[in-house]
Amino acid sequence: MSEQQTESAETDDSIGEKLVELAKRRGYFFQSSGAYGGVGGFYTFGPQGAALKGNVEDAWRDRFAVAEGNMEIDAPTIMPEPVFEASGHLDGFDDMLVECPDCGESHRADHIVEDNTEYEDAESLPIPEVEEVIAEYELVCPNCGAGLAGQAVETFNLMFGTNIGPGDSQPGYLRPETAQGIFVEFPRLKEYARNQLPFGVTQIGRAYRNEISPRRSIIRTREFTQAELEFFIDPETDEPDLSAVADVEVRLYPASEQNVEDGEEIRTTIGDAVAEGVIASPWVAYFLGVAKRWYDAVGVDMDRFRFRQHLSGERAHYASDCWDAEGELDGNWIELAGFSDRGDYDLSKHAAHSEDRFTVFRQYDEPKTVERATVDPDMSYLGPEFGGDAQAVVSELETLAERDRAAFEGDSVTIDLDGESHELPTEKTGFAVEEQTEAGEHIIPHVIEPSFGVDRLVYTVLHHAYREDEVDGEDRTYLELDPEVAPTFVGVFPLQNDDELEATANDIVADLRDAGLSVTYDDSGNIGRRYRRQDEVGTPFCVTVDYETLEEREAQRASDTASGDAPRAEATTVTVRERDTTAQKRLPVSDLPELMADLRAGELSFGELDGKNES
RNA sequence: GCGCGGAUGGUCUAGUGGUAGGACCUGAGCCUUCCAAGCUCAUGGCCCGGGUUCAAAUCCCGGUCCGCGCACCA
Repeated sequence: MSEQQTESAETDDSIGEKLVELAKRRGYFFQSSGAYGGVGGFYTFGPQGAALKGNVEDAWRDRFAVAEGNMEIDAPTIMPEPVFEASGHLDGFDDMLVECPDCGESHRADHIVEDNTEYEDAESLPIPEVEEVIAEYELVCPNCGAGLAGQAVETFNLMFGTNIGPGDSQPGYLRPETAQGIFVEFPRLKEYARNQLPFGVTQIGRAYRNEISPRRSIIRTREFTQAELEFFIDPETDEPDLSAVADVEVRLYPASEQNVEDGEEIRTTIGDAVAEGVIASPWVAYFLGVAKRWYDAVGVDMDRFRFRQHLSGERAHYASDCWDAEGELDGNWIELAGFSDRGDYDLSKHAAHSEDRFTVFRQYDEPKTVERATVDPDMSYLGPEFGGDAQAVVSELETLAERDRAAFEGDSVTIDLDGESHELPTEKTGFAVEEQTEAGEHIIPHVIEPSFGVDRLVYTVLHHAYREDEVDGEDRTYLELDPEVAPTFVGVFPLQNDDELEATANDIVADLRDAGLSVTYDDSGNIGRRYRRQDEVGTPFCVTVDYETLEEREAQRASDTASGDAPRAEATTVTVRERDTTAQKRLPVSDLPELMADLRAGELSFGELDGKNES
């Protein structure tokens, strides 16, 4: 996670400040446990925020799981220690820091020791010993030269630890990324994919990092939601369908440009970027293209969006290449997602540390015939002859057969066992050279990982949607949220306090809710106040029932009665107001559920509505 | 974890060693035929813990939290 400073942040009341205030007041998000003084780095999403976040997650699921044909899982947030020994998180989680008493700078104690003594793996030393070494060698602060002897060496645990079950016999950790929950289950997941590469597994869930200093409200917290896709490929044969995203235009900020002065972002297309080698991995490029379109659809401002390649020193321990999606907020670029080529790092690690197989069988186009030297030792001979060493002799024979067939040409074979030579008759080894057919081989898939930060995205969507304008000489604040993600979709109001208006409005509320829409009803104060209230939470549309609605209904009933038909109420209309323009149209009540559902799905825009203009 | 600056109703804020006022919001009522109008009433607050003092929201110390910088960021 990195936040880069670009131009100086806007000074007077940044949007961020105003947004945090609005978020608190209107129920988007606020600090948790406020009644107990609050706790750093934890936020609660309020009613609007939870709905918005849920909509964003649904949109992500639609795009990255459903539309891509990937499978979604939901793994535990706590996993036992060996998982993180394998993943490499445990090694790096225990940073030893020592602080200079003079200049206050913090340094990695293990690095200072390694740089200035003959110790090579200071990280594995216990803390008291590191402190002793610092005193013994009179090590000094690399920054100002002050002596560090006597300074306490402290550790930072970036993973939250806990104990599974009673006692402390089984330590566990809250996952620092959702990814491990997928990797650990790979042996079973590959079965569900019928052992066919490529396939992808997604997960939306919480991850935890005990950050030293959480910052900037919801941007950097200790508990956050990730939406991750682990896409497993055969690195030699699988290729993405780049044609689907070749024409997607992107702003790229490659490492090569970041490393030079006056380096510039490149505006190009995914197709060209791959062709010109700017993006090395076609798979990463594919997901960058998909992601760009998706970010645009959920409301990230594409003028404040780019992809930035990680510098080599910036990459995680597992990644061979990584691009971040970044959004600009008040002049700062913040990371919204990372797209890593993790290679076979994770699956290899879990294969080495666990009992399970993390490979997939790759069938050859045609079976290969290979000549293979094998042994089939006569154990009734080896047993009595070598006793407990018999098994070691067998494995020694096996490797020898593969390595050096000539060794079996004579009447006896010589093997090496713990530095001692032993001779045994060739006939007892069962040596043979056979032709075998191989249908394929077991390979460790490579992993392409698009990893999205959901909370940061929610914040960015809100930030980019923040608008201030003037309506009839009055200031107005509104959130120009995309209808697809807006937490409340439509507000329904009676124009005034009037029993009939209210009853009709309530009927409309019920109809719209039946259509699956998120509806709010409001009859307080005057109509303008209610519009502004909905503007501020970003509700795209408001429906107002007025006296014309009631008159139309009376007229309709009268004509129905006169013509002998059963009374109907279908010809009545209401005004529908659009948030962004405050424009109004009169639309038939009976059409509302369908029209509103289409507006929400993005299949229709307000401008296309065929209604009588009111404003 | 360090440094600097902060913390007063839901939100934004004024304020003094004698326990607090405003604006907006919210609720009730009146009024109101489409964009934060007006009138009446009401709810609601000094971050936490110590200390100094007759008296602390105010001064001091510690803590928590927030913002910024440093460091960290799998």
